[in-house]
Amino acid sequence: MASMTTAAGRSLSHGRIDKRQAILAAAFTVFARRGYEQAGVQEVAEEAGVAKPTVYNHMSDKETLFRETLIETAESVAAENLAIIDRLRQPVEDLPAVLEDVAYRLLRTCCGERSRALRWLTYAQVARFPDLIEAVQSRTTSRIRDAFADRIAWLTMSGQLRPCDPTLAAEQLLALITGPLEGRGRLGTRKVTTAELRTVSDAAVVTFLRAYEADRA
Amino acid sequence: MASMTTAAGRSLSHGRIDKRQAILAAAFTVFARRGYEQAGVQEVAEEAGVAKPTVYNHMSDKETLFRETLIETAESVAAENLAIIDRLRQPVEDLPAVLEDVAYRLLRTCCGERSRALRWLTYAQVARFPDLIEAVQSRTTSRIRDAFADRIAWLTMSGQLRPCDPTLAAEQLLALITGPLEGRGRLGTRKVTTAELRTVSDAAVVTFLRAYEADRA
Amino acid sequence: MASMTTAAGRSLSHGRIDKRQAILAAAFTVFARRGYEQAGVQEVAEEAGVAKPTVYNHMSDKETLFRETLIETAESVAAENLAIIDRLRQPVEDLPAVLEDVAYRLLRTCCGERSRALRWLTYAQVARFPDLIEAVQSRTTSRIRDAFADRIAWLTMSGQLRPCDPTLAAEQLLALITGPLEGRGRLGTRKVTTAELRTVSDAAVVTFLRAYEADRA
Amino acid sequence: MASMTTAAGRSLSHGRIDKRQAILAAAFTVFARRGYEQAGVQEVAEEAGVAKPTVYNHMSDKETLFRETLIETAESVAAENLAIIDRLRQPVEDLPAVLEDVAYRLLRTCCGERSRALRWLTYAQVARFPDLIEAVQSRTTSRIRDAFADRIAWLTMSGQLRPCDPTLAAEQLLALITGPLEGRGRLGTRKVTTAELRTVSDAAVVTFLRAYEADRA
DNA sequence: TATGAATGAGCATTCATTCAT
DNA sequence: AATGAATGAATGCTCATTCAT
Repeated sequence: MASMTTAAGRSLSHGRIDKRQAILAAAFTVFARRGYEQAGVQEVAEEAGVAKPTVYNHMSDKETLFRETLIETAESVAAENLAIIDRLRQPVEDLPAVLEDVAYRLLRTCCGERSRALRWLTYAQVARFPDLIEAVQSRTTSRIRDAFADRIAWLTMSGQLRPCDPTLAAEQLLALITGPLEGRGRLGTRKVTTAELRTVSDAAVVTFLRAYEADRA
Repeated sequence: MASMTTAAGRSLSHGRIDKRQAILAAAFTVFARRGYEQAGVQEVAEEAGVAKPTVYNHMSDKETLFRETLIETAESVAAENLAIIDRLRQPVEDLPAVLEDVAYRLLRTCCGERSRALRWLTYAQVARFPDLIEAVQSRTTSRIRDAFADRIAWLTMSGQLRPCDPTLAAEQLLALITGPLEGRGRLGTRKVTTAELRTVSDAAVVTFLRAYEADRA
Repeated sequence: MASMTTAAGRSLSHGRIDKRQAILAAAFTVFARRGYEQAGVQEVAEEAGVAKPTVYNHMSDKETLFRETLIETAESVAAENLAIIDRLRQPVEDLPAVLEDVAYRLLRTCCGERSRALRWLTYAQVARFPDLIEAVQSRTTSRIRDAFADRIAWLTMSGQLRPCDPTLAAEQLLALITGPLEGRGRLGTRKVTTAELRTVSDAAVVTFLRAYEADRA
Repeated sequence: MASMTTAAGRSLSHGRIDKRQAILAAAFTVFARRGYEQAGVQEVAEEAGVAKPTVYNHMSDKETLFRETLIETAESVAAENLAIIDRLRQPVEDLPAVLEDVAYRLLRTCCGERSRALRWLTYAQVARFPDLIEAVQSRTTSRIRDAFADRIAWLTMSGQLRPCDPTLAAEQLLALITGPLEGRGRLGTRKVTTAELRTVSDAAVVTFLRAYEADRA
């Protein structure tokens, strides 16, 4: 046990895990670079600094490698997004301001490398692995939507938002935030400026609040 | 359905074109079934009822075949959508009702086979053919958004909508219409009921109008 | 008959022959450029300014096309060479001088485009068309060797050369003339200067005469 | 024949090399049988008793496979020829007899399977791989010629041959030896008898010596 | 007769996957 | 556990050759 605290000890006792992580990380890099079919197990192995059969020792299949990679990335991306939404758990004074902040940071995350790669890698394999969509979405979009719905429900109960179906409202808010950029960013093909992000996220919040804010009358 | 030529005339003078169309149609079917990489030119040929080299006689490359197929589908899908939006050119009495109708039909089209396949086929090849995104979006999303923006501008001028940035408003309307289904339909992996379509499209219009309708005061 | 004398008449009545010649010429050009396997019937057709099936109308096969082309070229190259050797039919005063002239001109011809192409095209297909070697050599090398042997026999009878086997002598003379350049010219890969040609042909004649000239004693 | 390692040692430490050699040998066999274009990598693999990808693991390309095969064969053929010429390094008593022996054995080697195949395979690809001619000739013809030239220079210095340009003399000797058979053997298409070989090589030496032997006066 | 279009057969090359070490 | 080497299967593409006009 004592030996597990030394650096050497870590790499010895956690060697497998470390190597597994290295392989998953390398896999995501390569898949994101080339796409599923175009990515070679060879290239993944090289990126991870191991030999090809080693990859197979850890992951039985190229398919399994892909699945695990996507799931893991999905978890990590979701965590990032949920952390942002969690801001709404604190008591909210200035709702528009807080929402705009949340929306902006959410949007920025969704446009990040990992999020985008995760999305198109998943979409790209509808035909081959249709269930992956569900596996990934249930870990990301759905969870984020539900988190939002929870916050919206609270805000409704506290009288800051008008009564509504929280899930649908959450879906619409997310759509307002991320939708307009889908077209503008062309999946990362075109650089989107920070100003553009701000414009879109602000507008999303404005529209959302106009539709959902409780009457102040 | 369109029969501008006699049967003989078609097969005589448009024989090439017919075969080209047959190949493009077959290609779309196969690409939609398997994805770009997984689709074999062989299979496309069989689907089109011709021999493999015939495909190469019409399209120099598998890549070219893919591009042409996507472009053509994009045009046709866009036309369908634009026709729906064109409904708004006529004088509008009951704006909510008309919008709901337009939104519903748009949504149904966007969830159709062709639209969905077109979208994911395009997305799936960002890495390989980054320019295809632009080529397809400029023919579809952008055009549809602009058409909507035009209608919105007119509705604003006629006092039915409040002053706004028509393009942004159009983007938001489209997002409200199509966004929520992205998650629910899982890119066609799950069947979406007509009722669900109606719910989503109606909700989209409600939210949009709350945010954008001119004050009736 | 009268119409056959006009230009139009020729191209009308000899149209087939003209076209056949054009095809054969084009074929030789293309074969010489690419080699048998690499040459496409398409390319031959283009070079001849006709459509592919037209080539097949005149020559049943790619193989036939090749054979005819080579045979025809062989005839024409042989004629050129034989004409040079014919110089030795006239009474010879200064044997060394005349031989050197013949040798030089022979060598220059053998290094020409057509000769070289003919040789390597033939050699290159030993495996596929072994009989072509015989067909071509009997029209070229053998005939040239025999012509030389005839002259040598005459020169022997006139006392200018010592008694010998004329055929073997002819073979050796040809070897002395063309052999050394085989290595130097690398089949046309390297340019050979006129001076080099002269050196080699002169040396060939010197050696030949030293070995075969009748003793002047 | 060369057994510098134990059988076990060979298969253990030189396993790769063995397989590489097997592939090269098989490649030469197949190329010699079919020619470059007609030879299939498949067939090479079968001949070598390995799978197709194994061939590609050792040689990146069909082209590379061809080049390496030719180069290796060139080296081996050259070695054979040089060993024969080396006989002339020993003090020579009866020059004609020794030369006739060398000439005969040289001629026999040059008419052998490997030599002939090497030559025509090289020639056959002038158009595609022009540099191969130089690569092969510099390893074979040039080296043999130079070796001969060296011997001739020594024989001149020892007074057995008359002063001359040794390189040109060597070229002529080689031409006299190999030239006449070029026509007779038709590149291996026709079987050449031992007697014919002897006739030609003897005649070559006679002619060469008549032209180059030092005057005994 | 000349041709545009269509086709069947073939081939190099790549890659996920598995042994033997 | 890790790897070098080997393999089976699959696919894009080309080309000689033939119909239908």
